[in-house]
Amino acid sequence: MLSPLLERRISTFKDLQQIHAQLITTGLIHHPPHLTKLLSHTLSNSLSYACTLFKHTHPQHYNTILYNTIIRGLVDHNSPEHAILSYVEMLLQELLPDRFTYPSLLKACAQLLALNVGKALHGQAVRFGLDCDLYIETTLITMYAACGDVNSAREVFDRMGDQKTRNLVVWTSMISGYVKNQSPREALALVSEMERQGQVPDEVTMVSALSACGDLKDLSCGKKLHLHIERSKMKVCVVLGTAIVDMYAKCGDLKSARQVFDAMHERNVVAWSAMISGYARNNRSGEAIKTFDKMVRESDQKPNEVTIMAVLSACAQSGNSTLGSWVDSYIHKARLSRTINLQNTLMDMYAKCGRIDNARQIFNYMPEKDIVSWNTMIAGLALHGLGEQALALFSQMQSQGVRPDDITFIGVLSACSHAGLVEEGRRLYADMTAKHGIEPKLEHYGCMVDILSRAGLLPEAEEFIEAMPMEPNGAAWGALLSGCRVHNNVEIAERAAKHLMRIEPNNDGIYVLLSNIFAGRKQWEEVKKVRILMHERGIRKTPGCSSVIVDGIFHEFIVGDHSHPESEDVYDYVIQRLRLAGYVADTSEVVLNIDEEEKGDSVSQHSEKMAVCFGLMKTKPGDELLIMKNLRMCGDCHSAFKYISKVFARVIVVRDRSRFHRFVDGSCSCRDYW
DNA sequence: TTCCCAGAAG
Repeated sequence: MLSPLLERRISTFKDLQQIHAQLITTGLIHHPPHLTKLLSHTLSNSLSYACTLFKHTHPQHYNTILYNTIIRGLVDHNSPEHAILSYVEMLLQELLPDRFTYPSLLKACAQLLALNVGKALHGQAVRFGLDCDLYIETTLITMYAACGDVNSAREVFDRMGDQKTRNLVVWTSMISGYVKNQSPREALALVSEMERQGQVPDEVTMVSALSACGDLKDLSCGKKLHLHIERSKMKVCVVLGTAIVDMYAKCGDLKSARQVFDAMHERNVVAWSAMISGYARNNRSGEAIKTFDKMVRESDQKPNEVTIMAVLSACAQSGNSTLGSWVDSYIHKARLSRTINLQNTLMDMYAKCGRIDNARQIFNYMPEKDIVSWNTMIAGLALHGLGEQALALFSQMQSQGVRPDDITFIGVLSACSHAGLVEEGRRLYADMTAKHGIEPKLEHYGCMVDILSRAGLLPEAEEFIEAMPMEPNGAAWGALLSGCRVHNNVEIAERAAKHLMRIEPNNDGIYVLLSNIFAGRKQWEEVKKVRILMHERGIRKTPGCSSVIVDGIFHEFIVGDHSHPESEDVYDYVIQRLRLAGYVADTSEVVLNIDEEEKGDSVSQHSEKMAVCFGLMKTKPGDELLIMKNLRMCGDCHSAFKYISKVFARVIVVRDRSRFHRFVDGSCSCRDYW
């Protein structure tokens, strides 16, 4: 019989202290079951108090059950190291572990990703004859899978089969193990297998199965599972609901994801984060930001690091530095810890929002940097055409003993390409394999083709593609085709376009580029052929779309957009001023009209021109303008922007599809090399 | 005592 003292409801720390004192005065504290019960009550309230209580227990009262209790408590309170240490202490006291000891210990190993400790514990469990315990076997599977050794997990699972002891939880552990180890196909195969063997998956199994469908982007499989969940009337708790939302989002079906999200009875921070990052991942930054706004305003859930990273990536995508800075200050206010990941994401956001100086500041002040920090900063500088700075950082990184990886080289090579550093690019490319032992991937080949093509070394670029050891992708041929546009090479362009049309038949950009190349040479018949081909294949040109931020608010302009009539008057005025300064419209890039209705496709109505005029009109003289464009800037707009920066004495920053242009006093940071 | 949801650089 336990003391009635311990049957009382304990709800405060004070209750615990009182009971502890009473157990001492009554001497019941020396009775191990009382002590154990008190310890487990204490653990659910305060870990440190429980540890104190444990330490002050007289050694003669220590027993296996007491140790099991403290070990389990430590694991539940995320102190796996202390749990393992307590176990060692237990062995030193010559107390033997039992079948309740190992599940907690194995869980601790899973948390620590300590495969070797886990293996040692497995060995001990075998020696103690405990390895055939269902709970221990289940946690062995979980531990091995968490530590990345899915084969050992499977061995444990398979051995259990011989004894016909696999229950639902065991199946689920193995399925989730596959999902955690990027083996979604094996996970789904095991779900089918368990059903064949007469086990019925439950809510927990479904969570892992949905996650596997998301990883595979297998919408039809995911839908089947969702239907099964509805038909079998499973209870859709937050976790299962979030798993469904996440599955739809990963499969790109944001509409279904949102429907499920809206129908959830309860939404925690994970559910919100899944919805927000789902939008962000699918390039729906506007909706990601709206959802974040709703979370902050309408829910009682506080954004955490994951939420913040998702919303920052949405800010980066849309160039929304206003919200980005707000989030930056939110991190301060909410006292979120500035982890390396979080700072890397902030840095990326600032770089992609045109605020490279802010990015650099974060980078410089980071107390600790990882490879991602260096890569992000190098890529950011590359994006801004600051090739020399990017290469300087690359040297600095190596002198600090940080080994570059394959992504670092994508950054430095793209820095060379944006800054026209051909020889440096060649040298880096050669060093990558020779000195750093990194085999070039598709992305690196793409960068090299880009470097050579932009520099006008088109035959060499073409040979480079032909010599690739793998099938070249669209990016490689696309870089060559863009180079052909800049350097007016029809022959190579036609070959590149042919390959591109095979690889990316629905990419409208190919047709537009090719047509521009023909137009540049006044080969109107060929332009017409491209137009017809495009029409036949049902491909429509993506409309140019630009936005300008005025007082923190986004204003969007689509090519030929007349929704801001006042900016048209300003437009005429601006062009007049530019003409006086010597600007002549360059119409060589006649963009093909798919049908005659699309009259908006003349250079004069390009979205970036309309956006800049709106910006000039709505901001104070001298204010810097930031313009974001979904496509690449055309030559005429580039030239017009140079004039505008001089005539109106404005700094204009443009983020186009591939990089930043900074126009100051009649010239551009890209030095007309883009 | 065992199983489950969100996550960065290209």
